[in-house]
Amino acid sequence: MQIAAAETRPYHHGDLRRALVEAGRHLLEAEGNADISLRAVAREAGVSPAAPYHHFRDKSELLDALALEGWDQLATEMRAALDADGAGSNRLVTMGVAYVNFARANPAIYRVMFACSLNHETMPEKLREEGAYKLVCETLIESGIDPDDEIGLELAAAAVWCAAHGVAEMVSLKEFEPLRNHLGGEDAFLRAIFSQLDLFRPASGRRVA
Amino acid sequence: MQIAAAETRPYHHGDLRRALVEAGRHLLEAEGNADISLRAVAREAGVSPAAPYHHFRDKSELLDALALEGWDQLATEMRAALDADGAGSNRLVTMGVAYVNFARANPAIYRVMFACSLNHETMPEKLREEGAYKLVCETLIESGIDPDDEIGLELAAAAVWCAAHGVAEMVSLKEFEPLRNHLGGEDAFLRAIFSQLDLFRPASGRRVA
DNA sequence: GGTGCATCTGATCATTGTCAAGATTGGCTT
DNA sequence: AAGCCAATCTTGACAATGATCAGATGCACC
Repeated sequence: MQIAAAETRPYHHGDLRRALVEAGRHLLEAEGNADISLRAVAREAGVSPAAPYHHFRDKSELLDALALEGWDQLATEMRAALDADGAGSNRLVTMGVAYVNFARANPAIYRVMFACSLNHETMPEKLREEGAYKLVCETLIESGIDPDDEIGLELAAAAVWCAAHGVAEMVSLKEFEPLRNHLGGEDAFLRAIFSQLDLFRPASGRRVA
Repeated sequence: MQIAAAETRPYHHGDLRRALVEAGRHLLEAEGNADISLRAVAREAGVSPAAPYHHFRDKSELLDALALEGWDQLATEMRAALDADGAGSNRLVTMGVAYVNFARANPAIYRVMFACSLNHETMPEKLREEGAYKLVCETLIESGIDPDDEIGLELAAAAVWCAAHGVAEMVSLKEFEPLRNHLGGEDAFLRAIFSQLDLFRPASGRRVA
């Protein structure tokens, strides 16, 4: 299974850090489990169990790197969904569905993303500058939220993100089979759920409290 | 630190199963960490590391027991919040705030509750019969959802639960300090978030899709 | 060509989940 | 009341893991 068991395997791996991150993502995707073992990652990369410690202080630092890639990919997929979106549909819902679909497609990575942000307050801050959070704000403004009301925007973004995260986790934990079947497929089910939430509906006068 | 280091400690502990569960809850509450070690639980209960295996097949089965107690406590607190609720306020919001407050007050237990339900589909089923889910449905009906529309009710309950769970996790992971300060405290912040979601508002004609 | 230093290995330690054997004892049979 | 059975608990062990440390190795720079 060693993905990087290169031909002659020189003593100094070219870019072990990168190789470790890719091996980690490989393992996360292969077995849906988020409980990656550092030694397993090293094994997959074809190095000794102690090698990673020259590139990451901790196991959690490796997970952080994996999480960052996940956040990037999530933002990319959300943007793609918005770009491919027809003009008629509710863009907030489209974005929410893309968010949840990412979590469903990459459950282990999604879990790592949140398990890591738990320890590091800095990473969500970076998210705020560029990436998914920015996308959420833009789409909120575009759908009628007053861009000058900073508090209102922040509150709305928080609510939207909370809802999306909740749906993502619940949907990957519970079955919801009756609903899914009755509504005809995954996307319809997700759209229905999101449509229950006011922020995902066409704008109408909103209040902060 | 041994809580159950009783006086003479007879060879046969009276009810070790119960003692283990309480030791586990003790540990979960003490250190906010959900990564409880089975051996630590045994240590806290004053027995050998292998003793728990006569009462639980697995470590995960011990966690399941802890999770079940958590679900019970959650339902109790939600019910208490509803009972103590003034007539004027939005009862759905009150319930949601109680839900999130439980998660904030017992982060480790809350995490165990969801980590376990991941492996055992049976537990959520029991939840559906009695407990928090039932409470949600009742409050939804009482707040205007058509009780005869089974699908609509189920969908609404799913949406409410997803939102509450999302808020609970996000709020215990991120800071939200500006919002919290600006809105004046934790409860006001939570009520504001929930008020952004349509289902937590006074009923008006709702649609399923 | 030689040397410094980042990189990698091997060995090692503490901890963990889990299991197989034995010790202990409460309770049922007669 | 004597004795045995089975449930309970302990001891000891094994493999795997996260982490550290002393050396081996070899790239880059002088």
